[in-house]
Amino acid sequence: MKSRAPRRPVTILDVAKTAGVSFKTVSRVINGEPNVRQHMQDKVLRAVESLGYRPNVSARALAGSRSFMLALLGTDPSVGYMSALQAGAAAACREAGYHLIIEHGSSSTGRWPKLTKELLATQRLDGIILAVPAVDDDDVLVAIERSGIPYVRIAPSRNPDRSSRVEFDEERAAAQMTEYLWSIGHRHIGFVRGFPGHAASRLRQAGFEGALKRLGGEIRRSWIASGRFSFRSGVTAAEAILGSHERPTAIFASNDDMALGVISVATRLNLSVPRDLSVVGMDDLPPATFVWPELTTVRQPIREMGAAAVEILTTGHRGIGAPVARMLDYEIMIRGTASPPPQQNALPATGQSIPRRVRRRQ
Amino acid sequence: MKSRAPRRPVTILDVAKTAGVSFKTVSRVINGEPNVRQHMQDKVLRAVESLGYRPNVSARALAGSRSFMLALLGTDPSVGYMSALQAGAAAACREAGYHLIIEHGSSSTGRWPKLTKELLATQRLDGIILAVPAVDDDDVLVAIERSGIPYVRIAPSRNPDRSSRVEFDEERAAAQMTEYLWSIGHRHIGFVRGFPGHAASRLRQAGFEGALKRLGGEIRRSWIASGRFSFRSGVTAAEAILGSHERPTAIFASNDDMALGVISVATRLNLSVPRDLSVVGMDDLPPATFVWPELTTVRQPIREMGAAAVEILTTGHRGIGAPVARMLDYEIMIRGTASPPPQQNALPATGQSIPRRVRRRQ
DNA sequence: CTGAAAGCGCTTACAG
DNA sequence: CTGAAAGCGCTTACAG
Repeated sequence: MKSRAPRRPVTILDVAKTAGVSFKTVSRVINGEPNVRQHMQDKVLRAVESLGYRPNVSARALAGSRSFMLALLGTDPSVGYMSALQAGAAAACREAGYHLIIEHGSSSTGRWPKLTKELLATQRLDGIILAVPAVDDDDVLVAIERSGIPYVRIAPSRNPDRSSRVEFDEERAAAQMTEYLWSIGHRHIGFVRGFPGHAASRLRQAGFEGALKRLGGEIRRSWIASGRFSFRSGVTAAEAILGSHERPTAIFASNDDMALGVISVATRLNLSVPRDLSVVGMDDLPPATFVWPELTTVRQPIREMGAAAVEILTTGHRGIGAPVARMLDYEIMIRGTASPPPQQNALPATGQSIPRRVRRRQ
Repeated sequence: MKSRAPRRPVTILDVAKTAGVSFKTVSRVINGEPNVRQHMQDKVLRAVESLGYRPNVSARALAGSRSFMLALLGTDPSVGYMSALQAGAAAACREAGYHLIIEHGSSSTGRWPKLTKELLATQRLDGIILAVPAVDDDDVLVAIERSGIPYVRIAPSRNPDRSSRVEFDEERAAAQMTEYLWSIGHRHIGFVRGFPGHAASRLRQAGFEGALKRLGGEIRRSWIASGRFSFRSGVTAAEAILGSHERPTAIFASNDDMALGVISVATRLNLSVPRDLSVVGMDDLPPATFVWPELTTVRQPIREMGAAAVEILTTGHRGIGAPVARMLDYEIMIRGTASPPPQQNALPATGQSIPRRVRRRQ
């Protein structure tokens, strides 16, 4: 930089001059419109690069039919969930030249339709990303559909094809965690259910029970307790499960917060984790490191889901047309809260080594 | 609404026609410029109200020198801190017709200057809000100052008058929490320090020690341990404090995450909280409810601080000119993890009632 | 396949 | 104290 004068930002006109084309051609290239010869496109791209051109979002929004503004609506089901979702979405937005408006909202589910309508009235949005609980609120869906704005649901409970969606295979992930516990010797495994009505709750339980059935294990009702994805509900659930005469050697809580509740009860009962009781969770959000040893859990691809939702809304047909579905990876995070059960009352330990990390790609 | 056709949004021209003034006058009123007669102003305001007019942000940004875009830079010092700060800032932004860009960033402190410069280069911002650790990074401050964009620091460590700032009285809050422990009978109180270098760490410790001195209590070095605001560091600190021959009857951890670490160690040592050991924290973020009974702590006005920062940047001189300082309220949240010590080895219980909540306004 | 014209909804100087 | 003109940086039809 030679001058210290406030640089005038480079505009489409500068790019056009440098590339030796009309500014309209530049606009076409920027917007990925068809009907531009390769030759011209190259020239434009080179000029964009050398000038460091970035289109002015305000001008595009004002002139065009797009606002380059996306909204994310939802509330934390687990501590840190929305933060992660948002981090992924925000990064993808910046990449694509979009801005993200965030509506963390209260958990009082009844307010979502009102909030959505207000947002729709005051902001011109190019797309909406829906997470729990808004994702399952029919009034919210209807309001958005009436507005005609494309939207993507994160892990919806019902009507999968009603809109584009992003999810991961909660059932297989839960099944695989169950298989892991089985593989290290557990035959008596308890389970803590999630928030009633959330798709995740149903799917995770189905994964757990399905795996146990396939493996020939026992599903004991007194070892399955209800929770609400909160620490406190994990406490209550653990008290129920560990209060029974016969207790399991492992408990699979269907999220991290509840797993921490289980561990807290175990500790209070003088059960050392994992020596006396293995405890595993699901999510791998910050609370997973709120215990020592750290929690063995399933890493849910939350950031990636946020990014994928943005991609659907900003590329190709931008969420218009046939719904798109994206299924993302998860990962079993083997850490410190699960180990072989105290008495090997099941299979003798095999020579089979336990991988440090079990990965699954799809 | 009579028609189902897509409503054309109401513009400044519509307001002008309805109010019977020129659109320029409307613009003046909207922007709070001087030199508009009360009479005209009323007419305009009435028209704005009845039409539900909302100025088009893109048009304002394009035509004017403002972008109506603010950025918030920082990383969680405690789980949920940035979420709360952001929630407060986002709400205030929406109120004021601004948008908020969030840069949660990694905690790897070295990346902040680069990130800031990139943001400055690609976005035209009207203001920047700095939280830890960016708030104490001199390279970040220099880069922003060079750009001329106004900024507000949240709880800065040094050079208070270098910029506008928002804070709360960490020292008095910590002192008051100490006084509370004293008031219910504790005379042997341990303390866990926060992240080295954060202003909050120093101030909270100063508050603790100052209060104890004023009350004539003993500050025992072996009961003061270092932490880093993380759960894990709380564990280590508690092991040091509770491992000593004589242990305190209460431990004041200078944030919630560390308080949880302390509680976890206490439980492992078969110390019931609060029966055998009282534990209190500071922040009142979501982890405060990750224990049962819930944590007695200081409610830091984090959301309010986010909102206050936005106000400084969007009203009056919009952060330009002499730095502004805002000092916000805190609140002592008396919950379940602190109770009188097991043996009243100090003052006899007085008839003095303990208020459910101690408030302090300033 | 490429370009010249009009306009998006405001604000910024500049007149009066 | 109030208004008419020009322009912000793009996209949208519309020509060729």
